[in-house]
Amino acid sequence: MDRTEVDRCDCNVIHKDIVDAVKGKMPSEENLYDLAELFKVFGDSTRIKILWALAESEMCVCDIAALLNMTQSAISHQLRVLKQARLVKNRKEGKVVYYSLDDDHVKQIFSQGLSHISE
Amino acid sequence: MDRTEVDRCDCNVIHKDIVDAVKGKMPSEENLYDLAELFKVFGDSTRIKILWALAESEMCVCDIAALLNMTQSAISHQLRVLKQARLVKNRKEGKVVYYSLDDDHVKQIFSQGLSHISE
DNA sequence: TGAATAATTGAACAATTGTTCATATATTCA
DNA sequence: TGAATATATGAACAATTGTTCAATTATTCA
Repeated sequence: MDRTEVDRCDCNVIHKDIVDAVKGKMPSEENLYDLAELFKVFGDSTRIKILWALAESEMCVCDIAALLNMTQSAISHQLRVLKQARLVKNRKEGKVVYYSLDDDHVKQIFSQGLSHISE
Repeated sequence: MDRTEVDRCDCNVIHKDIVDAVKGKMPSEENLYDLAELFKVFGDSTRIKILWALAESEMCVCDIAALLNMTQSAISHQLRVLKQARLVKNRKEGKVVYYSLDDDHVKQIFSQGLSHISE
């Protein structure tokens, strides 16, 4: 590891080569941060439900609100988060805004997650 | 949708069949909650870094701390979270506790996440 | 135009989270 | 045994988060 950092225990000396090798293989700080930000979006059951619903069918805001038995406002706030993460897209038809999935990976990420849970 | 719930806009009437169909296909409330809890664990860059490091090599607590330039305590707290989520396991060798990945899906979930980010 | 509808937005609030600090536990070895 | 080391833990703190409420915007249609 960098000589600018303090060795905090003997392991750091003994395992120096292993730690150095791992450090060399780690993705960039930025990529790891973005990855965490993405999973943070999946880490809320309201958003998970919205994504799951949209995986079945395009829906408007008030339909999602009715489906999840929550307020339109709460759903709208969460749809904003999902859109910023480029996980959903929308189209406007008169007063009504229809949302749908904007990513092929969502279903696959869900599938891996479910596999882990049901182990 | 349930007649016990209030229709909050005309869409709920117009789209009734679609919403009903989606409702019928949704996984259980419990599964969706567990899925969100799992992704919540992935939704922190410290934990992402730890998982990524362990995907390369088994490591002890103080090595991870040195690698990420964080305190031993902070790492230990996060390893606890990861262990509760059954994402890492550990073995003790004297004073030293070695942690490693405990799940085959981690790398695949990462891979899907990265695909989305680099779109 | 003006009332009604669908959606968005911003502020506020409680609840949750990640780190730090101090302390406790477990193990080695002189 | 007692000092040193590696890890774990609990309390406390600031920071972040999700929902609610009230108000605003955009659109339809009578």
